[in-house]
Amino acid sequence: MRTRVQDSFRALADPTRREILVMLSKREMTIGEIAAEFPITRAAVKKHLTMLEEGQLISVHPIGRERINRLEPTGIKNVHDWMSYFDQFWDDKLSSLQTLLNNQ
Amino acid sequence: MRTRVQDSFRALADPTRREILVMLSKREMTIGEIAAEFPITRAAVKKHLTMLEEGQLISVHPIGRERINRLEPTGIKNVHDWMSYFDQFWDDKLSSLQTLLNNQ
DNA sequence: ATTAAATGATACCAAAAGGTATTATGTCAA
DNA sequence: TTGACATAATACCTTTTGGTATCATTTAAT
Repeated sequence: MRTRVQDSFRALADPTRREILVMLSKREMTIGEIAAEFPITRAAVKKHLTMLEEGQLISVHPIGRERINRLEPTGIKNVHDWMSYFDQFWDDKLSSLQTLLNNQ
Repeated sequence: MRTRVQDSFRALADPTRREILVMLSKREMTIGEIAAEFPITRAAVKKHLTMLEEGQLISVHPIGRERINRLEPTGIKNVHDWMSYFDQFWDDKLSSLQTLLNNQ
């Protein structure tokens, strides 16, 4: 099954891709600029960017011969929404753990 | 690199595992009970549960010959914390999109 | 004490992921 | 127009992942 949520979760499951997202949160970058920051080839970075785009975590904007990669909030919201269901659990559980620790 | 955050993200990247988490949010279950809900073998489910445990998304509690699988908030919090950095972006961006739509 | 039940462990397989190298394509600049 | 530059596309390789089948181990029940 390949839903939008699935593509977003899959894209976030790789540390290099998460690092790229942090970089793009500071400024828009081309593939070449991103690749310069990693010890892997441009081709490998391109694959990561494709997955990030499929997960709606970035959008890509061709300008001339360059392609500007931009952070896109949709994918993060996908994941955020799915996870929000569990907020009640870790909220309750961790706060009661906190209470437990405070009382010792 | 295999950090705790990485293990949590990796565990969430599979749809079967996410479904298991939803099931465990309703009640604690043994491996056998979980496996009965999926068209895959117990061995496959066991592997999923191992990854969920590594990602700190569940905890496992042996009782007699059974193993009770319980939802564990730590892993979800790991992911939540990592993602909270991006809240500013999708918060701003989506709210300005909302504003844009409202003004049309 | 035996047997059945619940799980663990291992070896194996196909497909997906993450990577490389190489070749092709489009675009800017002299 | 002819290079040089930025990216695309393809073929290929290795490791991880998701799955199976099989056998071993522990525990409950008769």
